[in-house]
Amino acid sequence: MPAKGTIRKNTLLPVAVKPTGERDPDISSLLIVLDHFHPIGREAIRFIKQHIIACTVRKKKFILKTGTFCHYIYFIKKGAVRGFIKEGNKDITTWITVENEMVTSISSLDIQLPSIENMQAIEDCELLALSYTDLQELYLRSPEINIVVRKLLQSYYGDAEKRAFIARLTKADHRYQYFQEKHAGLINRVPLKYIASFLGMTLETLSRVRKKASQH
Amino acid sequence: MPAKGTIRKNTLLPVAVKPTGERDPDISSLLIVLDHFHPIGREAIRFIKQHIIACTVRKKKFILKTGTFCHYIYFIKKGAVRGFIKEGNKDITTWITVENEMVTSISSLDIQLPSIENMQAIEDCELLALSYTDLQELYLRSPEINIVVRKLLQSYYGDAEKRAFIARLTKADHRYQYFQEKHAGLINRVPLKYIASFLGMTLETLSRVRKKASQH
DNA sequence: GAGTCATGTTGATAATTATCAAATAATTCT
DNA sequence: AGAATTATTTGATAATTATCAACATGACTC
Repeated sequence: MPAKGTIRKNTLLPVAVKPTGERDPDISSLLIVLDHFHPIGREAIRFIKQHIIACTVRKKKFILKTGTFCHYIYFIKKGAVRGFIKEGNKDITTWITVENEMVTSISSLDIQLPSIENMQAIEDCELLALSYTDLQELYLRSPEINIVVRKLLQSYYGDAEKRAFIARLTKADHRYQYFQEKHAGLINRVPLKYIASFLGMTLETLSRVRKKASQH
Repeated sequence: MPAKGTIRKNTLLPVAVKPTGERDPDISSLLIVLDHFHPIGREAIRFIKQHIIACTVRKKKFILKTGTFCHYIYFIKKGAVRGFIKEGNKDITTWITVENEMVTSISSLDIQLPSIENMQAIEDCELLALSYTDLQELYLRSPEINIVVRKLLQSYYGDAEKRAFIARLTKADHRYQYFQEKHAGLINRVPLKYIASFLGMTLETLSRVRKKASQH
């Protein structure tokens, strides 16, 4: 147990996000994804390798809570994460993200604002975390990272638009049908309660919609 | 009338988007907005002045249609624009944007993909259009533009997230209340049918929700 | 391996919202 | 100004979905 006054490393990581302590974590999947958006230089790769922190989070644990600050951008190496906001006594799941994608609180990226949303692991996860401080440094050292992130944001903006669209479909069965088409991989993986919440309907309604869809 | 074979300038602009022909349009409002995200160099400003096209669009005319390609990024100097997708015989309005903001089809920005959404003027508008070709050139000449656009996208991504959230509120009156808080300026400006569509409810439901809200 | 907890299904009923129809009000056009 | 659109409101009814309750199922714990 650390003595009083001991400084914990990576102190800005939420308690549920546990650094593995690996010195040289495997970041190949991250590099493949980034490179797909825009080529990255050796210098940037070296910097990322040096500063990225491999972590694990257990299922159901929080990666970010409403009202707190997000200090990291995370790459999901393995597992699944959801974002949600509390509305009264129920959750509104705004996104569900799986391996090989990035998650963070956009509102925290440049100007540090407290997050309005929660981020929760919905499976045991392996994450790679890069602090915003290191990211800012990286922008300065390797300006091509601005291009990478610009393209990444373009892509994520498109995803957010799709989420905004699907939620505006007025009928529950249309929303589920659209979800089936666009997120086939999630259907037999993510608990239905999260999918129901993502689709703006109750678990019961989703259950009935699914039954009807399977019968026909 | 142009003779057969005459080449129309700015030929990629949709027909409803009419260049004014101004040689030196006032782009001060655009520069203020860009600068608010990140300082821009003199060279970039000169380039923008030289290549930007001042245009007008009449109310109800289309700036982009589903399935076509978007070749420009537009800054709204004056007026209001909405984005919407056809779903069966009804529109789903996914965003409403007014002066001093940018609009484009994000999916077209780098890789040219046909747009899934329509963009329509909901008031007579004055626009400033920069072609993607010129924007690509600008990225190369003035790399700080990558930073500007990155920050701009961060901000717009945050907006898209909010739109995805509001649409998931299960009750119509909650959605309207939230809209009132966040988009007060639009309520006495934009026709209710677009607001209803944006809020994922019928015009009649919105009318009743408004009545109830005003009574209490 | 029994018990507990989380997940998912089904049914009955109530609340919400969409649809259809008609009437007003406001705006645009000529 | 008057006609023609367009926008908004209101009412009656039908369709959809939420809520509450009970039950089934599977996973995880001790």
